[in-house]
Amino acid sequence: MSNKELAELLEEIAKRLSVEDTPNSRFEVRAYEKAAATIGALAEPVEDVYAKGGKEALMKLPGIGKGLAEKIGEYINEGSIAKLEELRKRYPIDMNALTRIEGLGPKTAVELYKKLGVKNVDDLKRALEQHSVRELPGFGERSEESMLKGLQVIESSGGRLLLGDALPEAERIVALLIKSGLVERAVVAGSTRRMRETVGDLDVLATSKQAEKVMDLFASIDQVDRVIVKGPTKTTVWLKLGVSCDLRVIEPDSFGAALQYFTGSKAHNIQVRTIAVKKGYRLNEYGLFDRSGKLMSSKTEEDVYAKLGMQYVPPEMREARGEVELAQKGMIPELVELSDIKGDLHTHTKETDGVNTLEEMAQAAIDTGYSYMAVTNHTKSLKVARGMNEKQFREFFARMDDLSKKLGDRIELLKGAEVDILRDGTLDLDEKTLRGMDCVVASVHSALKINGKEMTERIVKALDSGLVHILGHPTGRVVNGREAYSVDLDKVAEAAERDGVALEINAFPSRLDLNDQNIMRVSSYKINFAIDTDSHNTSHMAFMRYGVGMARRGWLTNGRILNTRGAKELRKALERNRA
DNA sequence: GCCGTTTTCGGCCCGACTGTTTTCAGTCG
Repeated sequence: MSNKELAELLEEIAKRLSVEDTPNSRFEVRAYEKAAATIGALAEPVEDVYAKGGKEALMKLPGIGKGLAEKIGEYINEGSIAKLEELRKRYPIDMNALTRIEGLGPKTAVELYKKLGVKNVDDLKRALEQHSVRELPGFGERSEESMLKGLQVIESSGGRLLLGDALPEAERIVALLIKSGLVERAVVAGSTRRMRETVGDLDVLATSKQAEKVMDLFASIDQVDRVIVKGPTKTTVWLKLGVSCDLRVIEPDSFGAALQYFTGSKAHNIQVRTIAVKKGYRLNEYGLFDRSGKLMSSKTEEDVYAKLGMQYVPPEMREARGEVELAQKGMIPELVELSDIKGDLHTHTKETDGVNTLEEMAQAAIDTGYSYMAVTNHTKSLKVARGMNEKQFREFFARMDDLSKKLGDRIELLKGAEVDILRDGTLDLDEKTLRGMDCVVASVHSALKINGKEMTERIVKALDSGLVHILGHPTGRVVNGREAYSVDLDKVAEAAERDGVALEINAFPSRLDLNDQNIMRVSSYKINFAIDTDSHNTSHMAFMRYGVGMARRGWLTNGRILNTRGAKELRKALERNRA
């Protein structure tokens, strides 16, 4: 059982309740939705929370009271929730699958079941093909067409876009809008601005006095596959890239309120707007208004938050994970920034599976403005990457010395390796070779499917060797691909604290490992983090911003990040770790 | 079903767009 599974069940209850027309149901729906969001965003497995503190611990979570704590306990103990089973009996339909179709909500799903006996996506497909949906009262040809398109989308894409694909695409669209001269400002908003690891759709916000012209332009750009909805201030298109993109155009004076609104998250905005309501105000995308409807603030996000008695909340923190309370108390941490990063501690060259030469990588690091770069090629066991043995490392390091002499003080090159943690927890190079290195990243690349206890002991043993500086991609997950290997992160963090090992925040877009949830889970340990790109060619060095985004989503300050330190201080930290 | 510098009862975020309909419910973010 995972938090995600439980969150989906709670969402299903919400959807099924929303069909009921009892006076209280819409608020009950919100309660279940909120609880689902809380569980979905929880860093620690909810089972662990329950095992440690029982229902009382669950009730400390936002939006979870007595009733929901009991239902969560019921699910953990029994594997099912009676209330959900009851609701499922009323309408035996695959609610979550059906409502994944754009434009089809719980009420429509139930209507289709009552009138046509549609229970699942296959039934719906058949009904649409037989044109029986369009005959129903309240439905028509357009509804049929829209559902068919929704079905296609589900079948063709399914997955969410990686941040590393979403952000550049959104930035290209913003650039096109600005180039047109029709807009005054255009910015990326939504989950892309919040730097979520994956993005379900893109959001772009623009200010202009010629909204309709902007909409026409947007609907006609190359990236667009087709237009989904088009109104005077809001247009949604389906991009060839395989996601939808919303463009909202607003008056320049509303920019701050609108940006706050369209950045989200939904849960964060609900909390912020609730604060507004308590003060007798009203907050929407046009501004913050007082009781009499007088505009109080709208031009900048900072001002909107300030008028609500809050500190500015960085976009990456806006996930309703406690940041609203911190902002009210003026305790928002000063998050690490991309400009704080002084170097990269995990890179590869063509000697193993990289593309570029040592010289090219060094030049790219210089061009990025770094003070240092660790070159950390793979080790001999990793045959697919042509991993290097002890002798090959010695020869490579001699070349690094030559290059270092040539480069002088333009950059400091650190000798390193990404050494494999073998199945038994030993490292894939001899101790002498590892001791001779400036920066040892240790990673698991093989036997990923062993059980959690074995994997945890394996990693802990590697850290306890005293030879490791950084644990590379600590959970091994691949975004939209491979699940994390089974490992007890608390035990790993304990070992990292004991051994002075930094945990990596791997910035490679398909890794982002640790991710924000795991960062939050382990950040209470006295450990440092290293934000590394794992670059296999020079263009990968630009991935650093995604790693910084993850760190910011995990609320980290630059003091916790190893590679925000200058070269001298970094070297000291790396040496101390091996003392 | 949750929650409390209005409250242990009575509130609970807000607006755009669509389709099918003559005034709005459903969906979305």
